[in-house]
Amino acid sequence: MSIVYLPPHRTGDLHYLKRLNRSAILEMIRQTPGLTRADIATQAQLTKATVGNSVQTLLGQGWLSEGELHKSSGGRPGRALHLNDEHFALLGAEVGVHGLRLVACTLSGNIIESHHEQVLPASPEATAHTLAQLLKELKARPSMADRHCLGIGIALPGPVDPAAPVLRLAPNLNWQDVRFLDLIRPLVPEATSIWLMDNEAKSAAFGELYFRTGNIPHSLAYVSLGTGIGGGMVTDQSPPQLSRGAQGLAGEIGHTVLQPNGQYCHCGNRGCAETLASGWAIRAALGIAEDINLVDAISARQHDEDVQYVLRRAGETLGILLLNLHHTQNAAEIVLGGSLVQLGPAFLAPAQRYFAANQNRLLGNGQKVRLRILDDATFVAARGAAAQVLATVIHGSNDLV
Amino acid sequence: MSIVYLPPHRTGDLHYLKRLNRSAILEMIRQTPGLTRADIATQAQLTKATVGNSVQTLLGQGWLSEGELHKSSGGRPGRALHLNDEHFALLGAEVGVHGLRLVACTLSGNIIESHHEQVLPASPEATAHTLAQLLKELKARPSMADRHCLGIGIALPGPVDPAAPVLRLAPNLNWQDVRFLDLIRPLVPEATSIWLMDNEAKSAAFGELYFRTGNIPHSLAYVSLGTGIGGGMVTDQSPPQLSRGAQGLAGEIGHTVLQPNGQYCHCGNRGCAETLASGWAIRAALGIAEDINLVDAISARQHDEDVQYVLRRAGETLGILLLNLHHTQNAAEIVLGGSLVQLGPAFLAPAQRYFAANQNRLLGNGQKVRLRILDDATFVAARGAAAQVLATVIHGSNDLV
DNA sequence: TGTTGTTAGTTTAGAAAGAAAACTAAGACT
DNA sequence: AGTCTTAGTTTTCTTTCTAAACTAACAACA
Repeated sequence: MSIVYLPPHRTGDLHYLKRLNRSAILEMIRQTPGLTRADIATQAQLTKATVGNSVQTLLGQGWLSEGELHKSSGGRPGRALHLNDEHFALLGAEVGVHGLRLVACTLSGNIIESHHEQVLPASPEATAHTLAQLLKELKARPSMADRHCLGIGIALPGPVDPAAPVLRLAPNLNWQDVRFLDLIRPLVPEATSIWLMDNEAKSAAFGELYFRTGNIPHSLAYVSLGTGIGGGMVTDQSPPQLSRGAQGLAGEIGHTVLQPNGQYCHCGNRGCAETLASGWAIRAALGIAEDINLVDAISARQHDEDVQYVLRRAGETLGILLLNLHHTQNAAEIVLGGSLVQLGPAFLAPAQRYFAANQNRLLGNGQKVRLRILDDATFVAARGAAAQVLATVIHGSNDLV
Repeated sequence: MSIVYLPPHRTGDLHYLKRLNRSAILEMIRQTPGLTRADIATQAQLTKATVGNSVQTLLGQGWLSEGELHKSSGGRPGRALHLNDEHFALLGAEVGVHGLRLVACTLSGNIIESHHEQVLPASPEATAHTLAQLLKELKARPSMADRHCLGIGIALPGPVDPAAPVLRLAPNLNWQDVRFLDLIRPLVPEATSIWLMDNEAKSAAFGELYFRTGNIPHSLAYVSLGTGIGGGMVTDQSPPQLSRGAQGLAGEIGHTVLQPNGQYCHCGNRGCAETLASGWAIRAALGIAEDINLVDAISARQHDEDVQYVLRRAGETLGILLLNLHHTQNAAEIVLGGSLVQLGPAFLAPAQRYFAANQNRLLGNGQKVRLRILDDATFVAARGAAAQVLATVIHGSNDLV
């Protein structure tokens, strides 16, 4: 892993300061659409002059648009400021075991175009080729014609060192140490300023927090329930930061051990959560072959005793896993996604029950952490990767376009 | 919990910029003693003029001192800059089940004075009274006479909401929702600018990272092995940030569940790590009464089969706990402290073995996370609380001094 | 309908910070 | 001693933000 030591403390010049204030203003409007220049000046402790200046620039660059007038309370009404959802586009993609998912979305995170291509796992090179082709097609759609593409984010199913950047491992694709961006960048000739890749659950976690507006939770953990179990957590910094850990293993909760002398996991250790509560574990327990769609197979046998039992046990284990995550990272909100959410209450209800019953053991009846289950997690990771592109542009060190 | 939503993005004026650069310069010298003005200008991307200006101020304020000349490489030799360890003092205290611990230390973290007072658990008010008295005595020692005291940090044995600030719970002291600073502040009349309190393991974690110089690890987790099991983690931000979570429960790894239908924990749940690997658990397994010192009792019976077995089992569980922490937060270094480190290899070796054997399962033979066991953890938390005071001064929003 | 009060946003003048470049200081090498 | 090189300071200039005056737009009310 490349980042091993603490990054140096930040210094800045006047240009940096201007950049800082400009992104802060943009960020405020992003989080709270409809703010006026005066609101921003008050909240950000900047003068109206400074705010007015920056807003003018941001309007000119296509980041913001002016909206309706606020209601007057006895004075000149302020003009609402919003993100300009017409000018830019963000691209996001997810490489998964079951296919490639692509989205194009606006600054607010609204999906303009999306595509899900079912492909079998292939080599990194072949996958890059296919994805490049699909990206080109997506960019060629009419709705994308007048938009400036800020960059492309790619979510991958395994631990990623985003500094290198390299995908360290993707057991389900049988990939190892893949520099995916190096493979795909040359295949998409039109220059896009930003390319990034990250772990799928981390991208998803980031997007779920970052594209929220209004009262944005302090932190958010995303648990990705698929063939394996991944996790990502966004911490309470501003801008939000993904916790990655020293080797990119933060959030690898599928390999936390819950049964010391349990079954062997593909990682070589025994009793990992993945041997008890993952798609892989459920398949193994019910003897469902790999080439059969798990969700379909289960819904066909859903009233089967065995199926109910296996799902309940897996769900209970998931509950423990969530509680352990709660007592380790204590996110303000936990979001469950991944293909296994389609298994429904037979799997998820036991987890919810266990978590609800035990999450407040220590503090008594305080505020509860919300456990949210996504209805449709299809494009969550791809959209999250797009969110990371936006965050990189807004909070990065380059000027905004 | 008071902080529930994302903090607003930071803006700043010219004064803020100056403050930012000045703390960055101070922080650089703190992390790498002996830097010259020219080194700083190069690394921080500031001009020599700006650096020279700030350094002059910092020298004048007593933060820095000039040291020896560097070796010349064919030009004028630069002058080494160090923290001035004579001018300021930091105070730290820990309220524990077995007594009160106090330290006074320099900006570099060197302990000037310390005191360990064995007292039985008492009410918050009585404890505040005793601690205030001891603090006054510590401040009155001759070595403290010419020092300006920057503030006092207090480490407490339970989850703390540092924003309020309130100690939510300390099961071993039988305290709940205690605003300890409100109790002790009026009893120490001499105005100290900064008062803060935090969880004991978090303070310890912070201090272990913050008072390091040279190659500072990217992140650090501290596991406090005592009557219960606490944890704290410092993340890879600059300045380093403690992860607290939405309710201050981040790091409460003693209540992660490792045995779904295991023994009941004092928290009410079953199979918590604390029921398997804590001082409490070892006592219970060996039938050692609460009023007997655990470490003494064990060392008296250390060749006993039962004792060996219980310690080995507890150690194995600790190993799992550490691995789970590794796969959740992935700190660059894990430090073990607390009174139980004195139990030695009979307890700790199984944990080390399990962790070493399994920590690289996912990534293969990469860089290893270091597992460090403290020889003497007596003043670690108190010193860490002092470190937090320093960090608050350096990185806080007020001007230095 | 005009006058007054209030708040939003802009313009202008001024202060403060860092950058750039010239300058002085101090050592190594010839 | 003279030259080269690097450290650190001083001076001048540019950039950014602030402060305060100004214009704009609306409500309330006579």
